[in-house]
Amino acid sequence: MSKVNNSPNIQLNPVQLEAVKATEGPVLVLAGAGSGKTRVLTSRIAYLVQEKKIDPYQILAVTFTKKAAQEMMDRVQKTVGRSNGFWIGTFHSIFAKILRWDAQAIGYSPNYVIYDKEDQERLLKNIMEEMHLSPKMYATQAVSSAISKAKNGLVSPDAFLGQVRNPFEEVVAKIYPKYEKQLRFNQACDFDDLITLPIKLFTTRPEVLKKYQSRFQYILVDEYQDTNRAQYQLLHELAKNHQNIFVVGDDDQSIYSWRGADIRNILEFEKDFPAAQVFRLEQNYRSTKNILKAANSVIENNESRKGKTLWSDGEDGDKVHVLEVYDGQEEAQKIFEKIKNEVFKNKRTFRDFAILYRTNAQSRLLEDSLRRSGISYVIVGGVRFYERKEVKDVLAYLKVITNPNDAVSLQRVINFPTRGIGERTIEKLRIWAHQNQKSLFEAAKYVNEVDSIAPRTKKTIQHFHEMILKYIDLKDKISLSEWVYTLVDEIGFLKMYKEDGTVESQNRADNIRELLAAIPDYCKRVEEPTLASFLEEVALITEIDSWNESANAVTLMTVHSAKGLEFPVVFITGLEHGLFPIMRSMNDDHALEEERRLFYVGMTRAEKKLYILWAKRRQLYNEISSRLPSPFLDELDKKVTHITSSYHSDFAPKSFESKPKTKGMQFDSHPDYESFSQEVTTLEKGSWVQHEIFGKGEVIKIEGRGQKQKITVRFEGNVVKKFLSQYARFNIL
DNA sequence: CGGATTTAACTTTTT
DNA sequence: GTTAAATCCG
Repeated sequence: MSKVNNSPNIQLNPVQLEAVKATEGPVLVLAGAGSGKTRVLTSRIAYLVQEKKIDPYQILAVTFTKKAAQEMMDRVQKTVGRSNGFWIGTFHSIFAKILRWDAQAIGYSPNYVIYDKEDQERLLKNIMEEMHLSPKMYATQAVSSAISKAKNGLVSPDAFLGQVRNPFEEVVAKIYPKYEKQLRFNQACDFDDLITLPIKLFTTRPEVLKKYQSRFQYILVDEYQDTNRAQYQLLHELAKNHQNIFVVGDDDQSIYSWRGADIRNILEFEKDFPAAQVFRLEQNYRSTKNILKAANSVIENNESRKGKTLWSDGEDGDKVHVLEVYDGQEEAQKIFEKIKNEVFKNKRTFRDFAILYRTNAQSRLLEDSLRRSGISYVIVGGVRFYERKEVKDVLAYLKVITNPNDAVSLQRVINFPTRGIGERTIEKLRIWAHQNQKSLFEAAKYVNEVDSIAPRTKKTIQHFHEMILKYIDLKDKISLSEWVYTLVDEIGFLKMYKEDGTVESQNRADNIRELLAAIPDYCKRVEEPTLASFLEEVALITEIDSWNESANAVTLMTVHSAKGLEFPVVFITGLEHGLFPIMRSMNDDHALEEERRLFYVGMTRAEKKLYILWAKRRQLYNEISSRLPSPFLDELDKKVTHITSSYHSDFAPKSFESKPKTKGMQFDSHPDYESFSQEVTTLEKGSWVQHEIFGKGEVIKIEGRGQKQKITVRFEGNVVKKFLSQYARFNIL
C-alpha cells in the first residue's frame, strides 16, 4: 500500500496511485465494481489541488446523480479541507447553470423552465392534436422516446427526416421539428436540451466555448459508460485543447443504453484519444471471493466487453444462496425470515440489508409483507415527491410566473382550482394565439378579441391573467418564501384539501406544506436564491437523492437505482424468465447483454451475503402466471452457489395466508388450486364473510365475474370496502 | 359547455 | 393502486 503525499488518510494501491498521478493528457480508468473508483477520483482532485497547485475553480467533475456528486463533495471536503469553488455536479445541473448564464446568446431567457417527462408529453399531445393525429395510433410515449433518442444521438429534425425508415418514423419526423419549435417558443428545455443546447451554444459562439475551455483545465467524469453521444460531444469540445480528460467507468456496468448511453464511448476511448493512458482497477475491496466468483461467472457470458476479472484477497465468505420459492408472498416471507435471522445471529441492523428488484411494480408485495412483519424499511423510487400531482400544480404556478411563455404549465393551472375555464375555451385561446403569433399568456390578456368565448368566461380569464401579473410584480418586492406562501394561500390549495377531509386530501395538503418548507431551506442554502434556480434544482432531483442512508431501515429499490451503492446483505428478487431478464429483451442480443450487466450490478452490491430468489408463480399486472427460472441462474458458478427449494411438491404454500383446512375459500389467490377447487361455495349479495383484517361483514354488491369480479362489503362499524375477489382474503360464513 | 363521477388501462429501467 | 378517458349530470 502506497500513499499520496499530503493525503495520509487516503490509502491507494499501486495502480490507483498511478491513475491519480497521471494528471496530464487523456486517461481512461476501467474500474470494476467495488475497486475504489470514487477513492481514485477524489484522491486525484486532492492531488491536483495540493501537489499541482491547481485552482479548484479550474476543476470540473461530472457525475450522473446528485448523490454521487454530493459524496464526492464530502470526500473532497475531508481530504482537501474545502469543497467550495470546485465544479462538482451532475451533467444536467452543471450545464443547466451554464445555460442560465449564457443561453441568451442562442435566444434563451435566463428564466427558461425545465420540462419533465409529463410536461414533455403534454406538449407533444397538444402538437399531435393540432396535427389531427390520434394518440391511440401514435403513443405519445413512443414519439417522445424516439425524439429523445434522436436528440441524444445529435440527430437534428432535418437529419431525422433524411433517415426515416418506417411509417412511424415518418410521423415522428413531422412532429419533431414542431416540438422543438414549441419548446423554444415556450422558453422551455427538456432534459436532453440541457446537454444539446450547450453544444449548440458552443458551436455558434466560439468565444463562449473558449471561456469554458480555459476555465475547465481538468475534467473528470464518473460513470463514463453511461454517457450518451451528446454528452461525449460536449466533453470532447471542452477538452479538445488541453486534453486533460480523466474518465472512470466500467463497461460491465453499462445499464442505461435505453436512455441513449452509448457503450462505444468507453469501448473506443483510446481511438478517440490516441494519447490515452489506460488503467485497470481489478482488485475488489467490497465483496467476498465467492460473491465475486459468482458475479464473474455470469458476466463472462457477455460478448461485447473489454474483459476484466475482479479478484479479492479477502475471505471466501458464504456461498451465494439461490432460493426457489412458491410465489411472491413466500419470496417476501423468506426475505424477512433471513433478515430477522441475520439480525439475531450476526448482529446486523436493518440498514445492512437491501432488497433489489427489476421493476418498481414488484415493490408493493414486498412492502406489504415487510410492514406486517414489523421490519422498518424505506423504498427508493415510485412516485417522486416533486412529481406528485398537487406538488406539480403548485410548481406549475411558479413556472408560469417565472416564465409566462410556458404554455404547458399555464394550461395546467388556468383551470385549477376550477374556475369555469374548460377545455373548449382553452382550445379557442390556443387557436387565437397561434393565428396571431402570440403566446397563450398574451392571448389571455387579449381575451376580449377572441369572439367565440362567452363574456362571463372572458371575465374569469382576465381575472386569472391579472392575478398572475400581480405575482410577477410582487416577486421582486418580498422574500421568495413569503411570496410563495401568499400565492398558495390566495389560490387556496390548503383550504381546498382541508374541506375535502379524506385521508388522501390530508396527504396532499401535507405534501404542499412540505414543498413550502423546502423554500426557506433552499434560500438559506444558496447564495443567490431565485425562483428559476429553485425550480431547476427541483427538476433535477433524482430517485436516489432522497434516500436517507442514516435511517436504520431495510432499503427497497430497483437494481438500476442501486448502482454505486453497497450493502452487507443483498437480496435480488424475481430472477425469472421474462421478468429478469425482462420479456422484451429476450429476442435482442444487445438488450439481453444489458440485462445480464444489470444482474451483475445487482450481485456486486453485496459485501458479505448475497441471496437470489425466484418464485414458481407470481402475480404480475393483474394476472397470475407460472414462471420459469431466469437463464442467468444457469450461468452461476455451481461451486460457489447453494440452491434451496423451499417447498417440496406439497401443494400448500407455506406463506402465511394459507389456511388449507378452511372451508369455502373461494377467494384464495390461486383459484385453480387443486386442493380448494372442490370446496368452492357460492357467494351472493347478502352473504356474510369474515375478513382477516376487517372482521365480519355483509356483501352488498357484486360486479363482473371471473378474475375481474369485484365485491363490495360493509363491515362492522359501517366500514365499506371494495375488493377484487381474486385477491380478497376472507372466508364465507 | 363545464364539472363530477365512474370506468378502464396501465406498469422496464430514469437524468 | 393510480391516472386518464368516458360517461353522466346540471
